[in-house]
Amino acid sequence: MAHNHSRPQGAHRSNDRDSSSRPGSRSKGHRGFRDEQPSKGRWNQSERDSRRDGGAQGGRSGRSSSGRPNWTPPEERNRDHQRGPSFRTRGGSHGGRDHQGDERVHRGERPRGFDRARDEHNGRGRSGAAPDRNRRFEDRPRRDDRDQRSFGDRREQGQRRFDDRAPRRDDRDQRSFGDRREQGQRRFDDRAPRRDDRDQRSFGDRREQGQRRFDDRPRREERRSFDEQPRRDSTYYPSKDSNPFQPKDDVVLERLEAKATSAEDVAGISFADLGIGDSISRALTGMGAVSPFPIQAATIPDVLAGRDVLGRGRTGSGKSIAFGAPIVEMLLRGRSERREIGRAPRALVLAPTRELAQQLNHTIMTLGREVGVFTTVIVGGVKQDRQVEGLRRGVDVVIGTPGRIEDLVEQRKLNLGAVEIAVVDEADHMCELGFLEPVQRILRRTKPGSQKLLFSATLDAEVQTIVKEFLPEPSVHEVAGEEQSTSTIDHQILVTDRYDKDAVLEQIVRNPGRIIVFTRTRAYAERLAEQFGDAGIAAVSLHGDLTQAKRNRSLEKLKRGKVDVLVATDVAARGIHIDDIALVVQADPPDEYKTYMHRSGRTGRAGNDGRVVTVIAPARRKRTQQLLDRAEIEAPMIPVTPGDDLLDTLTAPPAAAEIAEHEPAAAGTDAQAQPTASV
DNA sequence: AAAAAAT
Repeated sequence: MAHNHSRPQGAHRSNDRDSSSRPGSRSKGHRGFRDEQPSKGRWNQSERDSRRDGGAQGGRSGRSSSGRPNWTPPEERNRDHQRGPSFRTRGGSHGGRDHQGDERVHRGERPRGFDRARDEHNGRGRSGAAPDRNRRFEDRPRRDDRDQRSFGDRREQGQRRFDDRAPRRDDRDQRSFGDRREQGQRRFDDRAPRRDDRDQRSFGDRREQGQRRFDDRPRREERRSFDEQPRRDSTYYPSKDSNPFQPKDDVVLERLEAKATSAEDVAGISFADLGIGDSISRALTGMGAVSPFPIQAATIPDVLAGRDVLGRGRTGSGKSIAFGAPIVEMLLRGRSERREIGRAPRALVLAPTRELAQQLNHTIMTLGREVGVFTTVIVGGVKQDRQVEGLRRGVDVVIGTPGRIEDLVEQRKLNLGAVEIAVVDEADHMCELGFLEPVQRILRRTKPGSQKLLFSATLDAEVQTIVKEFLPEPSVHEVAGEEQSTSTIDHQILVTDRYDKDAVLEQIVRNPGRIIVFTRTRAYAERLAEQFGDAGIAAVSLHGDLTQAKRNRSLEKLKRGKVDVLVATDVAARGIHIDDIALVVQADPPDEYKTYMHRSGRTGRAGNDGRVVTVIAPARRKRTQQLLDRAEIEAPMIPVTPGDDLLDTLTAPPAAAEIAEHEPAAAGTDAQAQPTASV
């Protein structure tokens, strides 16, 4: 209701005065501009509701009032899965990171059985010639079909996944890593700096560029020597090509070669089948995870087997449970009789933001308490006393952010020496400059030889530094068919003059429904939230300049429906789950396509439609198109000016015609892709 | 530019 105040326009703003005194601000679209027409007043709740009902979707059901709409743990809502994957998958050839979406599950493309997974690990780089992979760039057909495909093509071809590159054979279950490599499959350490030209490169190309081939030597040795190779880090700024405005970081890195598991592979499987005990299974059911999602079915057995695991799945594909449940199970199995006071934690989970750490703690705590496995959050921004007290009493799992964890370790208040399983969530992000070193130092404090798990929706070669040091023989998993084409998220790029931007944004957030607005800077987030508030739209901000208490409060207000608009920096881009976000607005376009994907992933969850609009200036069109290409997202560029009707219907359900057109296809896809969509 | 410790 906060947002319902409807105030007569213009009555409250000090700049009304300004607008009258300064011609410049009278133009339509100016922030201070106040249209005379009374009709453009704010929608009040009933107006919104009626308008929306007319639209079909029926209101923001679920959310508001109750405070806790059908909450399901963040990433675990199934439905998200449904949507699919992105197209991205660039057929393999791209490096993809792809992902995009983090959240969805994918469709059923042909997955490879997840049991094959195990076999795969056992494989070892073997030597032997590799026919195809030796091809040189010049030799290969300039562009094979895959390079030329457009999104549409891809779709028609039934989504190509990276593994399509290899001959699909029935015996694929027997392939070992080595086999795959020979077929030109990429491994994460094969990564080469890839940029927009990635679609044109083949594996062979890469190798010719000095990348070593894995079959030249045993795998471990290969890894070691690879270090000696000149290699670019993500932070390496290539001198050529770079448009000063082009973020150098936004390079598409190699996708990690992984075993893909699809929904159909896991049909009929239960958590118990995967090795999760009854108590934990019941807890999972209680949180809405009735049966395992693909990423869970794929990684849980390996985690329970003590293997190091790399897991990639869209947000909402169930990654937190994919590592949370087996961690609890493992701790339970290896637990000593008594839970000693002050016992050192045996599991550690690292996350990039405090909010995400808290969310993960909520999930793991819920699973753990059923069986007496205790967790605690160790994050900055709050007094350490309570955290230290918790540690003193003894916990089994520590979940937190790097800074405070390291701080407590140095104070000798936290001993990581007994950590047997360490998880790095949003791993690719945690391997970026600024995060990497603390993460490395922390992991080095864990028990030697301890198990390591890396998860992210955009897991890519950026994690190689960590992998090389801490995950000797990892098993790599991903969910099949997470192509962008199957996403239920609608993307639009709104092109507007810079001077009209704030007015456009204000008009956008007047739409009914929960909206998250992303900005590049804290100051802009703050300013926009204030502007919206001045305009009578209840909005809160979330960024690093706020106290942790305020951050928590803002997030809570949005979750509980106290406000419908959250203006945040990228602190909220990853991992955070909030039900029913109708629209994600990018007030500033992201510099990296991965950021685009993570921000977008805040909506379109749980099988709902979602929309993402990115506001850009005309001059940014080209760069934005490049970013979309990297993400393999198709989005129309629409010129807009304040007052355009389009801006008033961004959270409205799709037009009837559109629904009719999409319904059948969507249903088919879902059925196939989501056997687990139960929940 | 943002995030991540606290003082």
